[in-house]
Parts: sequence; C-alpha cells; structure tokens
Amino acid sequence: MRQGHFQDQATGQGKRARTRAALLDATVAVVAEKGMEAAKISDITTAAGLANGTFYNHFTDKDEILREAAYGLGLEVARQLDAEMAGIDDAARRVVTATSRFIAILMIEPDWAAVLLGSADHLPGMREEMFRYLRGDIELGVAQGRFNAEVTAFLLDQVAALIAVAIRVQLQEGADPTVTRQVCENILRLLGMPPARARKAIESLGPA
Amino acid sequence: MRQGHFQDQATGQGKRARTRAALLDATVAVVAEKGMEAAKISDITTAAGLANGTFYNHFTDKDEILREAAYGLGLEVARQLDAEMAGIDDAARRVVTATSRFIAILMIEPDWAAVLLGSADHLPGMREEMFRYLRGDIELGVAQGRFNAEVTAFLLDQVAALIAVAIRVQLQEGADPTVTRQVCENILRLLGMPPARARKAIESLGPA
DNA sequence: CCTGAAAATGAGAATAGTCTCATATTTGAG
DNA sequence: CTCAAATATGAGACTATTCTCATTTTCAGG
Repeated sequence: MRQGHFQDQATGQGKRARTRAALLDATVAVVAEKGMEAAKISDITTAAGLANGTFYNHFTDKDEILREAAYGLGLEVARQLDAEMAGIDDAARRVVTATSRFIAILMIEPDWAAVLLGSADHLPGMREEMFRYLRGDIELGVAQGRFNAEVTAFLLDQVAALIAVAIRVQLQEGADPTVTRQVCENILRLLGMPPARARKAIESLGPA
Repeated sequence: MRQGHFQDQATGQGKRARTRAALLDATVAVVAEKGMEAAKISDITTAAGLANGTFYNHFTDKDEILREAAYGLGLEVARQLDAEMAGIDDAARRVVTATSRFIAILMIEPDWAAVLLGSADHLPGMREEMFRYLRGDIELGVAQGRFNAEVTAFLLDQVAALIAVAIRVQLQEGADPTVTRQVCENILRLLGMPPARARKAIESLGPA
C-alpha cells in the first residue's frame, strides 16, 4: 500500500502514532474498495499489515476509526481549499472555484471521496462543518445581488446533493471536466442566477 | 402490524401468496425502521409473525426480497402517478406535478420511502425505470422551449438527487409543503427556467 | 548492549446472523 | 370430512466477525 495521508503526518512521531496512522490509512483504502458498511475490522488490520488485536489497542470500534478518518481527511481538504480560495471576492466565482477544486482534490485522491461521502451521510457534525464554507459564500452572493435565493438548511442540502452526485459519477466513470462544469452551472442556476449568467460565470473554468 | 400493500394485493389468493406478501410487507417495515443494510432476515420473519425458516420457503436471500419489495412499491407508485398525470400537457407543470405528487405519496406511506430511496441507490434497474418518466417530461419541456438544458444521464441524476433530498428531509422532520414547493422550484431552475418563471410555475401547488 | 515499559500478537471465546432439514401443522380439493 | 400435498416450524449446524488477553516482541533511555 502506498503511504497515505495519515502516515505522512505521523512520520517522525512515536510508534503509537505511526501504527495509528497506518490503521487510518488502511481504513481509507478499505472503505474506498468495499464501502463503509462492508468494511470489516479484519480487513483494516490486514490492509495495514498488522494483527487483528492491534486494532483494539488504538480504537474501540469501527465507528470511532471511521469518524477519525473522515475528520482527518476533511481537515486536510479544508486546508487545501482555504489556500486556493484566498483572494477571490466574487461570490459566483467563489462557489464555482470551491466546487470545482473540491471535486478536483477528490479526483486526485479518489479513496478520500468514499470516506467523505459516507461520513457526510452518517455524521451530522461532518455535514455541518462542510456547510459552513458553502453557506458563507452563498450568503455573500445574496448580499452582492448575484444570487436570488433564500439561504436555508434545505438549500444547502440541495447544493450538497448536486456536488455529491458529481463526485459519485466521476468516481464511477472517471474524472470528466464536463461533469464538473455542468454541476457548477447547475448550482448557480439553483442559486437563482439566470441561465445565461450562469453559463458566463463558469467560463473561468476554461473553454468547454 | 397494519396490513400492508402486498397483503392487500394478496387477499383472496392462496396461502403461499399470502405468506409471501406478509414477508414483503414486513420487509418494508423493517427497512423503514433500521435501513436496508441493517435489516436482518430474522427481523423480517419476526415482524411478519412467522418462523425463521419460513423465509427460505419463499426467497433465497435478502437481496431477492429487497428487490421484489422495491419493485412492487415502485409499480404501485407509478400506477398512482400515471393516473394523476393524465391530461397535463405543459412540461413545467408535468414536472412539478410528478415531483410533488411523488413526494406526497411517500409522505402518506413513509415506509415506502426508505425502500425506494435505498433501491434507487443500489439497484440500477430501478433507477432507470424511475428515470423514464422524468426524461420524457424534461425532453418535452425542451421541445416546448420551456426548459433550457441538455438532457443527459447526469442531468437526470442531478434532478433525482434534489428529489431524494426533499424526501429525506421530510422523512426526518415531517411533511412540509414549503420543502416540496422549494424542490420543485429548484428543479425548474436547474432545467433552465429563469427564476421568475420558475416561481410562477409552482403556483399551481397553491399559495405559499 | 541491557532492561523495563509500551506495543503487537494471534489463538480462541463470545456473539451474531444465515441457512438446513426432519418434523408438525395446515390447507383445500374431492 | 378426509387425506395427500403444501406449507410452516424452530432447533441447531454453520459461517462470519468482533473482541479479549496471556504471551511475545519491539523500543528507547541508560
């Protein structure tokens, strides 16, 4: 197994932290391959090259390691996104950039996608965390007069669902810039931009 | 347990059909309560008031009964929808009616929702079936010049995702006409109607 | 090197669910 | 009402997975 994100972070730390990281990376790989429900603890320890019992030296159950893995990946994605978003002022552009870069990151690390999609479904806290960014940009757009929508929890759920579909499709059928452009355009339409404007706003993603 | 859809259908038929129906209804109830993955065969037989072994007189495994239950409910929902859609010609109105009535049916039979949502995720055939209707109405709208969108599989996935979210939210938080209006409006926006027109088109659902 | 503390090990006990089958019960056609 | 066929039963064999813990191995500071 290629060295994963958690092991990268743990190099130089004590043995405990390194084994823990190996388990977290193995979890990501196993979840990507078999899905969250079907991932067995023995799959994880096997993938990590450790004995079964070792799992219980570090985590109490599957839920705990899943939560930690999702949280760690979420943190890393947020870190990368934050860097790329700095200095973009127009709300439409912020939404388009955040969406397309988010998808791009998950296409580089497809294993992360399964964990994050699964955790968004099952861990309410994770969901809220992801929404904080989105909500801010959408509210900005409403204030700027670029969007025409009431910013409710339901609207955020709807936007998130569109993004989730775009990720699932590209996980199955391979990265496809057309899909990413399309979902960005659809989100802008949802947020109340007229179709012509929405089309215009996604041109920053490069020529079709 | 209240008599379910499958038992209604099987009254007057032979014992075999009636027991089968009891198992299918029990499956719907159990899936609604615990979810598809967590539903055990013993949960189903217990809910049906039958012995464990009886299951295997009628189905070979859990997947088979889940497929049959989803298919049966899908058929019934399609039957009800078909009746309500007859004679509506305007595509925007067709989409709004289909969406809102679909949601309304699942709010009357919330147990059905869990089965249909789950099966849409896991059974590709079911998904295609549901999409046939949707695709027809969207293509009609494009032909009528009411919609402005390219009708791709991805677009259908996006629309379906919006509807799925609206159902999930109302399953959790109770039926809420505002949510249904909102999802209809969002779908029309997604399909390329300008925001003002989309608002106009959902007025057929009654005053806000 | 030593050496004690920390960590890993893996055999097997515990738990959970599926599936079989010899037997008991029910059904409905005659 | 009778009885052979159809159906239901549920104990327990089987399979799969989790979780424990006495033992072994590794590690890092002296």
